[in-house]
Parts: sequence; structure tokens; C-alpha cells
Amino acid sequence: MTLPRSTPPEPHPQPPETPQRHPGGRRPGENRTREQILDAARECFAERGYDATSVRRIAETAGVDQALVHHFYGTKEKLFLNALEIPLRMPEALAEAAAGDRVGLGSRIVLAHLRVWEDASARPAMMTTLRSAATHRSAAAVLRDYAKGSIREALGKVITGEDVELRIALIATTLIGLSLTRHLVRLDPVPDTSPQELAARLGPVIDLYLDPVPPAA
Amino acid sequence: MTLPRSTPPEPHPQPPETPQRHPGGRRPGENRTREQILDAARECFAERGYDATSVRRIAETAGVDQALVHHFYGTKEKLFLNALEIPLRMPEALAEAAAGDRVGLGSRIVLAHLRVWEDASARPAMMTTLRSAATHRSAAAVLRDYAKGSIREALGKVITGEDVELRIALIATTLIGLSLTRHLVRLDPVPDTSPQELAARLGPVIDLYLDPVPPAA
DNA sequence: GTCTATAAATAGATAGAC
DNA sequence: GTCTATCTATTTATAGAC
Repeated sequence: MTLPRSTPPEPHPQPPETPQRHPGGRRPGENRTREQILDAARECFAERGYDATSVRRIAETAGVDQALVHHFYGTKEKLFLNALEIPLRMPEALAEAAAGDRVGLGSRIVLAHLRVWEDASARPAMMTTLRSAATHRSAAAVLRDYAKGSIREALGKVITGEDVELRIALIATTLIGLSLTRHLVRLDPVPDTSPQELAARLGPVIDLYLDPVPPAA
Repeated sequence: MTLPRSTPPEPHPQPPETPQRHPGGRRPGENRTREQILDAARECFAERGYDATSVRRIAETAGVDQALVHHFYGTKEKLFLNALEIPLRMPEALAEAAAGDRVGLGSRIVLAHLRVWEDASARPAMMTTLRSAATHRSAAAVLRDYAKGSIREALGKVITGEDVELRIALIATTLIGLSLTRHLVRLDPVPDTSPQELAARLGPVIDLYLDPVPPAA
């Protein structure tokens, strides 16, 4: 796993989703409040970024008192670091897309990337990371590790030749740029273009970076 | 000119750089304070974004009192809108790059884009726009208008065929993504790669979008 | 044009009752 | 675990002297 290992310094003792036997650990069924707060935080951070989101607003969104946020997460910063945890779905999806045939690989990578972004359960954390990456060091660090990590994990064995590091970074740049104009800056008509059409346009770009032989022209 | 016409609503009566004859307008030599404040604002906004930049900090950077910032610009928001004014150099550079031969066009576009970003006098405003685009509506609007505007102005006559709007937007996406990973997120090794190598890698990508015939694969 | 002083709102964070 | 109440710092912005 190549994910945000460096950033979220806190272990997070989360009660299990379903109440069950607890061989020594934290008692289950305690309350879902902690996770409600985290979900609310992701929602707010995703929508407005770190600075413009107040602890009070997060508490209100979660339907709890402001003091509870500090009770569970200590500081706004620590809560934010927890909110940055990007779901494993993206690296998994990319790896799965990379497994198949070499033909159409770039297109499948783009489609996998877009599919994860459409996933409502995965989006808030990714949106939080992307939106805050420009103004928050930790978010930028997570984005760096995550983007290159998942792509290297998926394409490390496929991509060979010169300047491998640069080409991986440029694939990441392509996908990050796409998410930026599609979901954040909303550069018309990117947000309204179908995944299929985007894959048709961007797939060959990824393939270009994957090809060890630079194009003749 | 296709630049931020929609966003900076304020006219900006700036005294000329060099004291000279003034046929009716504002008296020159009044003081450079107003521009010092604007420069300081760009510097601060570029470095930390809108929210994390306080009026006090801008004043300190400019070496003036905080009240002066409000005296000249009214509110922090209005000052920010002024700071977003992107220099004309970028659309000019892109147009110049587009003027030449069709061969190597993509590469020249990338080089022109990179060259303007290296320009110390142009960077703060662009950095301000890019950094704040994710969290500030006006900055996002300026980035949208500016990116598509300058590219359409430069390449409008060259780019033909299907999905012209989308392809223009994707060229903008490519260049914005590059600036993001090179100057903001600093995705290794993009920040340390020479303009020539980046142009060699990204030029063919731009050419791909310029080509009315989609690639065979 | 430039400053001091301060208003008014909001921020993150904590103490302590229940 | 959850809440009330509050502290302290910082923010944008303004009024008014010089």
C-alpha cells in the first residue's frame, strides 16, 4: 500500500460498523458520532476547503455540539488529516485497469479514474484533498504520495524505458488536471462530457506516456 | 482580448510608472503606495492563497499601515480581484507561438507557457489565480476565462474538426495541470525538469488535441 | 495620504457540569 | 459521551486625528 503513510499521524480507533464481539478492543455500538463528525468534515472540507471551513460548521453539519469535535479529534488540523484518508478504491481500480491487455490501456486507466470519482462514497475525501492541495501542505503531500503511488503501483511494471519517473508524474498530472477542470474549476465542457468521450481523448495521451519510444514528430 | 472581463469589476486608476504629462487624468507622482500594496497582495496571495492571507500581512509586506490597504482598495475582496489581473503576456506568448509552422506547434505552445511562468513579473498574478482557484469563486472564474480565452485566441484558427470546444478545454487542462504539478503541488520530478524536456513530452500531447483526426489506436 | 485606536464579528480551543 | 459557557486570539473594517 502506497497511500498517505506519511501524513495522518494518528491511529484512529474506529468502532466497527456492525456491533459484534470485541476481543479486548474498544467496545462497539458506542456511538456513530465520531464517524458522523468525520463524514461531516469531509463534506465541508470538500465543499469549501480547509481555511473556509469552521469547526462550528462541521459540528452543525454533523448535528452535534462543537465541543464534541474537539473531544474526538483534538484540533481542526488533526480532524483534517483524518479527512484526507483517501479510499483504497482508486489504487485498486487503477491496478485492475492496468491488468488487462496493453491495447486500450490508457483509455481504461482514464475510465477507472473517472469511475472512482463518480463514486459518492469516495468523492468527499478526494475532493477534500484536491481542493485543499493548493493551500494546505498536508493535502498537497497526500496528493503527491497518493497520485504517484497509485499510478506506480498500477503501471510500474508496464512502463519502461527512459525517464520513468517523469512519465509517471506526467500521467498523474494528466489525471489530476482532468479532475481539476471536471470537478473543481469546472472548465466547460469538461464537466458535462461523458466518461467514454473523455477516455477516447485522454486514453491516447496516457498511451503516449506509456510508450517507451517517443513519437516521431 | 478575451481576458478577465467578467471578474474584476473595478476600474483601477493607476498612476503611470514614470511621472509625465497628464492631459486631464490623475496627477502622476502621487505615490507608488497603491501599487506597492497591490504587489504585496499578489506576493502574499500567491504564496498562501486568499483565506490564509490577512490584510495585516499584506500591509506589513508592503511596509505600510493596515488602514491604507482599506483606504485604497476598500475590502480584502476587492483587493483580491485586482490582484487577479493576469498579465497580457501569456495570451500574447501563446499567440506568437501559434503563428509559426504547424510542425512543432504543440511543443512551442508548451515552451511559451513555461516561459511566461518563469517570468518573475508575471508569476505572482498567475500563481495567485491558480492557488486560489480551488477555494475562491472569482479566482476560478478568472482561470476559466483566461485559460480558454487565451488558447482559443491563439489556436482558434488552427483547431478544426469535431469537438473543438472540448479539445480547447483539454489543452487548457493540460497546461493548467502542468503548472499545478510544477509550481504548486510540486510533484517530483516535474518542478526540476527542463522546459525543453517538458516540451518534448507534452508537445505531442497538444498536437494530439490539435489534430482533427483522432489517432488510430 | 497616513496614522492610532477600536469596533464588531468570528475563529479555535478549553473547563467543567451533568 | 454530551453539553453550556467562556477564554483568548485574530479577523475585517471603520472613525477620526493629524
